[in-house]
Amino acid sequence: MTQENTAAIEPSWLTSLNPEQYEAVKTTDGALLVLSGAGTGKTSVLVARMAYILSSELARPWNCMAVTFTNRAAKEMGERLEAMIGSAADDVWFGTFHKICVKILRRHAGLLGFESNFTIIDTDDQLRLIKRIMIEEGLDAKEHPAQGAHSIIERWKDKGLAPDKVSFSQVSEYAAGKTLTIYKKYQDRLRSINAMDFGDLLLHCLTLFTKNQEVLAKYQNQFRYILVDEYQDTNVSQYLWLRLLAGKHKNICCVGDDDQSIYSWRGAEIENILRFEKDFAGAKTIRLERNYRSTGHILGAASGLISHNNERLGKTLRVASADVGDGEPVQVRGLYDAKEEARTVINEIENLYRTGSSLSQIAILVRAGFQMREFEEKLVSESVSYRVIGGPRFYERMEIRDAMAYLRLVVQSSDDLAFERIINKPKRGLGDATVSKVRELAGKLGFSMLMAAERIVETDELKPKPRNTLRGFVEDFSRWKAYLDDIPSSELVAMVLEESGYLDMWRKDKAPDAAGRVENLKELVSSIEEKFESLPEFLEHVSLVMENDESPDGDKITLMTLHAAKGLEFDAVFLTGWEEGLIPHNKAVEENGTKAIEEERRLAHVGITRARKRVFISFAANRCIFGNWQNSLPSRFVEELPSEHININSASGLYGSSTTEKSGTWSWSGGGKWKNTKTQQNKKDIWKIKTSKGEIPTGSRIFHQKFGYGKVMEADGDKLEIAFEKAGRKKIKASFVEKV
DNA sequence: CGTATATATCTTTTT
DNA sequence: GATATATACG
Repeated sequence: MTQENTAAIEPSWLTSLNPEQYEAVKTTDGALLVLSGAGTGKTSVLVARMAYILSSELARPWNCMAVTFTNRAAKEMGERLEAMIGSAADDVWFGTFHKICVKILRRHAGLLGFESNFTIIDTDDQLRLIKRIMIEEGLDAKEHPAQGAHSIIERWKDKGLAPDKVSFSQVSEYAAGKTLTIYKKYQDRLRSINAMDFGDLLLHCLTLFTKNQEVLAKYQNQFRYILVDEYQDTNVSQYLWLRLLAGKHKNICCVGDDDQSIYSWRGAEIENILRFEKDFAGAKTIRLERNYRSTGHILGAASGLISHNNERLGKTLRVASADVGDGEPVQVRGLYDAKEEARTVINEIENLYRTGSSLSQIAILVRAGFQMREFEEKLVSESVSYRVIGGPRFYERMEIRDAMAYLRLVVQSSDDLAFERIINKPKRGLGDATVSKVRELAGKLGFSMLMAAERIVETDELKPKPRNTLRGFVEDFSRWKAYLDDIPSSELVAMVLEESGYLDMWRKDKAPDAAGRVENLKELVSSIEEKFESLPEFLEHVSLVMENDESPDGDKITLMTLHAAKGLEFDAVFLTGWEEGLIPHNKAVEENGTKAIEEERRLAHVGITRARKRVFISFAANRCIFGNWQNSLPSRFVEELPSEHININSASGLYGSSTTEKSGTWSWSGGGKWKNTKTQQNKKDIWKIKTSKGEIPTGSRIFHQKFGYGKVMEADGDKLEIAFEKAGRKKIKASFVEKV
């Protein structure tokens, strides 16, 4: 077969690739690392590679696996592949690590001592359980917060360490050295309630493979080609899992960028990607460095910054096409405080908008969530429409989690966590005393709490009042269970929420957000109606797909954290709060030293490389954090930007910054310094007066953090009745709203 | 058992 | 400054 022949029949998705991309697609045998810098067409390569493998019949669809970190990425890949090769794409194993593990675990749950309908619990439940165990171990919850033990256990799980694998040297001093005991008990308890946490999904899968050779062999034979996205974000567990699965055919292709590794605090090990060539014998590395996204100045600034890192494989982004040019230098601006930063950024955005930019192509990126408030306030007062990515998520809301607990208990009586969560919601008069007695009996009999409750109501253990209430509670559940296979799940859910009194609890609640919660519960019911056949299927979806895929409706600015921005791109990007202590973040540096600085630098690098045409970097001399004012210096990353790619544009004047090209050091002019405590105090007082003073007469237009704009209809002291434009009429304290 | 006040805590958060 | 928990009281 000659080159000409092949070329002649090659489809456009192959011929449109550049030489490196093409090579990455065609190198199908053995281990391959595709080091793909930001904006170098990584997804196209992944999809083209899969399409190539399938269309040249190297393997059947079910012999291929493509594993990602987000459902969004998996979905995009699947859709693009289907567009290329049609319905054959349906049988490829697409999904997140967790999703694929669940698929495997459900088939073999028995081998691990679980039932195949195990529940997947989230952080909230994990903490409850760990806390409970710590109390049983006689540890004071105040002295040893459950979070501490939780994060140690999580890290063990990330490293692929089951309790019996944790070596003595890894046992920390935390919780009086009892963390390993806690870990063991925690795992036992999870098994007894037939539940797994996120870490377990990988950990148990690993155990399954190592203890059952025939199961491992089955999957090793099945997966002839394995594709991994965002390899720099894998943890040890995931790495071991991949190695096992690729053990037979050894065709594993990992795509990633060491310069975009920003999740070490979640257990990701950048070493995995740095070590790739040693881990997989005969591995090949292909670098994608042609950037199709940004201008020369933006790439120059990003490259210059990231070159300060030592722990990296090294690659240099360059503009893919000569037509792009250098564009505008990166704008750097020092401001007085966060208010002025917000004002300046939004002014700049208004300029862009006037010169024809679309708002949807503009993003404001922050390091930490608290920075968002300032921008939101300003955006609202200027009536610029915006959306926040990564805000509070639908399934994490209290009312949704409560509703889910009801459903979990209907599906699985053994779910004690769900039982404890809703036993007294709404208030039934079943408090700690009753719950303890049920829990005690459950422990004694080895029953679930719901089963123990069924028993205890037949005894005189409880006083008549709680006994009867509990009997009603138990009967409710057996009634709902009986309906499980008979009526559509959305109807059952509606029935449970209604009959349990949970919905009524919120309907009667006078709190301003109660109405919204009722709405959310209704939305929950209708989303089940639309999308899901069975209740268990729905429960699994919720635990695995925590994201809310907001449709990008309307022309809006995007506001989000740097972490949330990874993988996205915009024409113009505003990188805010570039101050020492914020980026690099103090807390990160305290915990992890130099390693953290490098990760923070990568975070900054991710931020810059989101932009196609324009980057604005800003920093403020003064910032109010947790209620007190702090003054700070510009981030070291500002100084690390190569001067030929940036343009320092600080307002010359009282509060601006000045820089000397020669020395390259920054200093604040007099007015920017706030060393004097008296001045700080004054500043605070002024702020207080401003917020408490505002008298709001009826008829005025106001703004509320949660409900948006509204009109004051009636005033009763500090309580206002407000007709919101979107959220309806609500009674709100005057201090919660702002006059506009 | 439920409610009202006090106090600690506050980085990021793909699943 | 705002929020979620822990304690004291009714």
